Amino acid sequence: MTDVAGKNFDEWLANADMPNGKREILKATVKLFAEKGYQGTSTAMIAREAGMSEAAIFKHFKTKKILLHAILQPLVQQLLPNFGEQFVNQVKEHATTIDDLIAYVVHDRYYFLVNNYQVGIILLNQVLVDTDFCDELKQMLLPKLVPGFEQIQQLLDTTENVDSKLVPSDIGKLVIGQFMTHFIGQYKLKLPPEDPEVVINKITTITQRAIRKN
Amino acid sequence: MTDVAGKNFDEWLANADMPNGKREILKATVKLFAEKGYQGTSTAMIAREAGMSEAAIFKHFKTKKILLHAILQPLVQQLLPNFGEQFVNQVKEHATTIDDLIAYVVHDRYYFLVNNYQVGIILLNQVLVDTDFCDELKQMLLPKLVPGFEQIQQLLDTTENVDSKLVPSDIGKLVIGQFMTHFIGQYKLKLPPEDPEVVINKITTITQRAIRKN
DNA sequence: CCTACCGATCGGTAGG
DNA sequence: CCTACCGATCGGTAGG
Repeated sequence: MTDVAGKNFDEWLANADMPNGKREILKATVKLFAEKGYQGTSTAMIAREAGMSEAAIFKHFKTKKILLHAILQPLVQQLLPNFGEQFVNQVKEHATTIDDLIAYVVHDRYYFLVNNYQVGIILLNQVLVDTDFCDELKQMLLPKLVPGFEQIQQLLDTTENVDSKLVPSDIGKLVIGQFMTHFIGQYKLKLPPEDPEVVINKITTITQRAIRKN
Repeated sequence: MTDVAGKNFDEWLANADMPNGKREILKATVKLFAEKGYQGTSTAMIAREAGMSEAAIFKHFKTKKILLHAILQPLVQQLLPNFGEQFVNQVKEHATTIDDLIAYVVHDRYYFLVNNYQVGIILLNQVLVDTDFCDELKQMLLPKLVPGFEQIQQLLDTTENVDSKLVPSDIGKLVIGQFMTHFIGQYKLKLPPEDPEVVINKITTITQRAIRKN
């Protein structure tokens, strides 16, 4: 449980092979998209935030939409799949229990979202307002989720006292839902800050108890 | 458990005392805001959807922002507080157990969101992109939630085998999170339709088990 | 003088 | 990386 969350967006950005100007544009864009949304951000705002002209932005990114995809691509195509492999290996190699797996995933994804909450907010926002993006996202993520779900199902099948009505996607939705309310509460509604380890512990135990039969 | 969800937006709209044109504008606006977001919807789109001119819209609503508030106001100011009173009365009068309360609230709010999911999506969207709206929302909702939370805390204190680390807001976040993943999955990601009673049952039992001590 | 609306166009700004 | 612009569309308003 030492490898927390793998790569994050800032790290990916710092190490990516690109001109510094392009990097600054992406940094400014992530900040503004997460704060005001894609539609609520103008290229003029991005230019001001990045300290350059609008023309300089369109030099690197032909359209605003391409800029959006450049931000979401590393999240959707690299970071989630990396997790998928880690995840399957974690199950296969260590033959952990379902409770250990839940503890690992919650811990791992919590710190992943702490490091990538801006891009996560942008993703959620886009899901809410862009039908085409939803379709693309489904086509990209669903195949990647299948192996993980199969592993979870096997673990559920070989565990005592499991609620047989629950399928892996239910557990996924449960964890994602708790992350959404937590991070929206913290970063958007500015609710009183909570201690990370306490939050991780609560989400973990809640999820572990949720799968048990009465 | 017969009174499902009280008023919904369509019902409120149909019975509200206003010119028919104004009603049509609100109906069209809710549809488009829920589909494309506030920023992604132009007054021209609303006019086309409502079958009238843009000037007719501005006759009734001076600005697009006022149109947004006219939609969210009944949700935030009337519908949630109605629930708050119902909720406290449910606890006080019937002296229900915490499990009964969870079952009632999940059932009630599920059908509430089925009837009001469009306005709910608009609200969530606005939380993600509008900082000022978040502040207003907090100031309006937090005071309304306090009595309900106090009732829950009392029930938790007088119930056996309760996880003492959990506070009422944790339970609220847990339920809201499950609703968010469910309704976003159904209406935005277009995941395979699920049977309402099965979903209600899953969310209810998960929440009931989540509050128990190990 | 009211309502419910229209066709046309305003000053500014969007993405490019 | 800049100045100087474009076709179009934005939210909002004019007279009737």
